[in-house]
Amino acid sequence: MSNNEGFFNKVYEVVKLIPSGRVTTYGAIASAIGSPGAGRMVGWAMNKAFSQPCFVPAHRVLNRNGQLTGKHAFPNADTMQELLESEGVEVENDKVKNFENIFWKPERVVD
DNA sequence: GCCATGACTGGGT
DNA sequence: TACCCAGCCATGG
Repeated sequence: MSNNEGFFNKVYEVVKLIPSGRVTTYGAIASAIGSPGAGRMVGWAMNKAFSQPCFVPAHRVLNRNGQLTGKHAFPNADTMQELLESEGVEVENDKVKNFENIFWKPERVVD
């Protein structure tokens, strides 16, 4: 289960595996699903994540710089930061503090 | 079926 | 250290 449903679905699965208070990068997810370099697609999938029936912690997905590059996809530009702070993630200037400290590496999805 | 775009990444200048 | 270019994969027109 949980695969062959499409590239986006794989992304959602990995993102949903992200523990609260932790964050990851698009490239990490892309590599986890076996499509390194498709980081752009991961971000795009996040946009559709809001259209998904299940909640996807897209706010826990940042770029390699730990910056909230996807905040614009949220209802409000501050929503992403609020969600992260709500989970104990310190955010400042649209960037996560001790990003490498809270970085969570997704496991490779079995295909 | 081809071209353009996108919440990325890494390397080079 | 900052900016630019090329590579990468998938979707939409």
